[in-house]
Amino acid sequence: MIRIHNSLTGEKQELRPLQSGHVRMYSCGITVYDYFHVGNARMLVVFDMVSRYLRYRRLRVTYVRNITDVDDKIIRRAAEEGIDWRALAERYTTAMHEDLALLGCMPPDKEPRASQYITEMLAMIGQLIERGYAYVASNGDVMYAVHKFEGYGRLSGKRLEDLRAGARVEVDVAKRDPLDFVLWKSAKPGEPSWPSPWGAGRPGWHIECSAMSTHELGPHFDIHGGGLDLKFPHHENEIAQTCGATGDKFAEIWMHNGFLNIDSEKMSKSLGNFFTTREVLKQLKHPEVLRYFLLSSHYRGPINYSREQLAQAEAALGRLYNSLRDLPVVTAVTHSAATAAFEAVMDDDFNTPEALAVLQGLARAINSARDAHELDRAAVLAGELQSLGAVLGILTLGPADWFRAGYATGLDAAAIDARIAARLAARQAKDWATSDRIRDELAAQGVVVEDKPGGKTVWRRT
RNA sequence: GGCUAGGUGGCAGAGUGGUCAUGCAGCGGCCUGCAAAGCCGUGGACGCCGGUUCGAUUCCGACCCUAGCCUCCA
Repeated sequence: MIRIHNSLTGEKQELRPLQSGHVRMYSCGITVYDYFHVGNARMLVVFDMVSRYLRYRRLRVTYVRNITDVDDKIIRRAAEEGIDWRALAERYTTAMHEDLALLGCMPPDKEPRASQYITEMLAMIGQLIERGYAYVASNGDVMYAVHKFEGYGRLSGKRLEDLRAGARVEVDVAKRDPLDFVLWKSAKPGEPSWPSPWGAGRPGWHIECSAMSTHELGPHFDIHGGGLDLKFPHHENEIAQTCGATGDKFAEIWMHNGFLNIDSEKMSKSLGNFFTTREVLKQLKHPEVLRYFLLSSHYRGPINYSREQLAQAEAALGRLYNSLRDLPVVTAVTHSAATAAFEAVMDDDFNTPEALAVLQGLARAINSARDAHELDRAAVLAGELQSLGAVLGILTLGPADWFRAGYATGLDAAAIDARIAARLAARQAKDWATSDRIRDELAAQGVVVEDKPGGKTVWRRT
């Protein structure tokens, strides 16, 4: 039984797919106006992990993650660079796919782009007007009349009067209520626009996700996810739109991942305190380090980004890889106590920190077996460790590749092997001074030398 | 101001009404020419004040502090 914390109720509930054995999930993807930052990466990794785990649990999963490619920011950026907005969106979509592949995120089953769903959006807006939820404002924009939707505020736990009291939105005379939001913006000069029954214009942000999710997954599906910052108003608005237009229930379970903070402050583009995933990955031994770091705290809590944390993640991940070294590959799937423990903690709202603890325990069991010269048992456990790691999207490399991956040191493998050979000769002559000097020199260049039993010497990059 | 999360050992981070998280770092031992890696062992924690309880880090209440949302944001 898989239990998931539902933001809608504030409680964990059992996942019962609406269609037997088939989980339909949607997450709000990113707006492609720049390289995505590490906070975005967290959301992408979290929901990739969720879809991977559900599949591992033998559920069929249809995962839809949209791309917002029509948006104020894209239009502004494109204007700044003097290029077409489509070209800008295309550039960062390509970059996003490259970075996602490095992060080990599986492609979603569907990746709809907002610009290709204008027809569906217009249909939905039409339904909303027809049902009395939306109106054409004095400036030609189509607005959603928030007070018409009874459940408005349920997801975010807000009441309309509280929202109005704390409203910081500037007074827009075209709105009948300051909380109303735009479904369709009438065309401005120099901006992209599409024809519509209400005049040329372009969609508001919120309607995009409602139209895409409804079109791809239907008006009632299992899981809707996204970052905590989308809970209000974006997801609240999505509910108002989809439920208002379709009269159906929309998502059963809402999942929100916590923020990635930097110096205990939310990382965001608007605060300017962000690192792009692209630049961070360049500084790491391997992208899996970032993935391990992102999964090392529970998805709902905050996580603080720092170089020290990444270093700890690298050490922890390295420990897992170290346990896998020099063991025969076993492909047979085993079902030990560790697998049961892994499933138990993951079933309970995707407790990845506990799951990683299980993997660490498995690593220790492997090392103990190895010490006891029980290599067959160690190999079986190693196969289990690797297959459980794969569920989380880690341990996908061969251990040798992991240890030879690393920071540029100016030394290639052949050069290192030559130094190792020289050191081995010195060791055989018991010339410890020379041996240690070579070891120190290699260490200074990021290469750690380890002497193994039987006169074997191995190396790894730090 | 309203609403929502959270405050755990040197660092990070789970969890639980009464024996274990886990990783990194530390300490002792084994192994090693010395290391590294590994193994074995080990110290150290639950913001503050009350309450419930045989017993609370875990439940309840007040307080302090932090973050987030209430405006675009994963």
